[in-house]
Parts: sequence; structure tokens; C-alpha cells
Amino acid sequence: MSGRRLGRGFFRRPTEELARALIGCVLVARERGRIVAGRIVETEAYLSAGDPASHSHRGPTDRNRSMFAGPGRAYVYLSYGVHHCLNVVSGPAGVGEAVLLRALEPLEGLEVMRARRGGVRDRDLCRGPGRLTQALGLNLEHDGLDLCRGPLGLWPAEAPPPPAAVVVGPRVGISKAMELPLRFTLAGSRWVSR
DNA sequence: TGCCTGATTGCCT
DNA sequence: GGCAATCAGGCAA
Repeated sequence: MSGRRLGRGFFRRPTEELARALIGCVLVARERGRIVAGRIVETEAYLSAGDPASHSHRGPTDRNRSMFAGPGRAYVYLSYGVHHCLNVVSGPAGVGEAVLLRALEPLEGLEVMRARRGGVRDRDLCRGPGRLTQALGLNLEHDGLDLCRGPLGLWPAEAPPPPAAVVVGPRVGISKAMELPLRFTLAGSRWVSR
């Protein structure tokens, strides 16, 4: 089901390209021996200085520091004071670009996901950035984690090529730079948000 | 210091 | 469709 963990080289590419390449990969989370995994079906790229919708466009703060930590790191933040969102950092250290993971197709550990998500229907387990972090048990403790090496509890893995085309469109849920085509989805997937 | 906004979600009418 | 929950950052005073 899920292949080898992605190495550093996978993340060393332009952020938009990385956002597209992550579609179809499998995100795996492990906690106390329990494996939970899903196929990535929706991502959004957030750039640096020229992107006013990006947390990093005004430079580092205590909250967004790990967004500048270099390729292959995790950036997790608290959204609306309520939900956690997971990003994969891209670009060299100090630049501040990242890919937001917005939706997964659940593949493994469905029982754990259902327990964490409080009995919603399966379609909604990971359909949305706040939902997928809850289903995978992710929180601020995962902020700054190296997804390529080190003490692992979370990592993206290789997978067979996506069964369908990847389509690009405008990002959702933002009020600035809405016109930029930086959202990537797996065509026809019922697991995509919105 | 105080007020507004936000890469969201789920409950209410 | 409306809106509350809940908190960090940005900005004005």
C-alpha cells in the first residue's frame, strides 16, 4: 500500500511543482505502534514574499518559524484558534515556502480515524485541512518535525502514479491572491474538500 | 493595550 | 446560509 519514505531530494524543487508531485503520495502517521495513512488528493502551494496569502510573506515569527526551516520539514499551525493545519516545507532554509495538505483518501487505520473524528461519515474523515490533522492525531508537537529522517511519527511515502490527472485551480478559504492557480487536486476524487 | 483578521469546522435556523 | 469557537499576529492609538 504505502511505499518507501520520501527522501530529501523529493522536496528540493519549486514549491508549485512539489504541490503537484505530492498528489498521489501516501501520508503515514504512527503513534504508539498504530499506523494511520491516506493518499494525498488535495494540496495548496504557499509562496514567500510575493504571496500575500502566505503566512511567511512578512518574515519569520514565533508561529511560522518552521516554515523557514528548509525542505522536508513539517509546519503545523493553529487555525482560527481551533484547528491544526499541516504543511510540508519547501524551498531552501530561510525562504519560507510550503505546501498545505488539504485532503486525504483514507487507506489504513480507518478505525483509529473514526474514533478520533467522532463518528462522522467516512467521506469526511480527512476532507479538509483541519479534519485530516485530527484524523491523523497531529498537533503543534509535530511542528518543525523532519519528515525525512530522525525520530519518525509522520512521513510522506512513495506510491504508484495517481490513477487520474492532477488538476490546478484557485486556492480556497483565503481573501488575498485568490486568482493564483496554486491548488492541486486529483481529478474526480470524491475525497477532495469543497 | 485594544481591536480586527484569518490557509476552518460544525452546529443552528 | 449564518455564525460561534478561540487564539496568534498585525496594526493603530
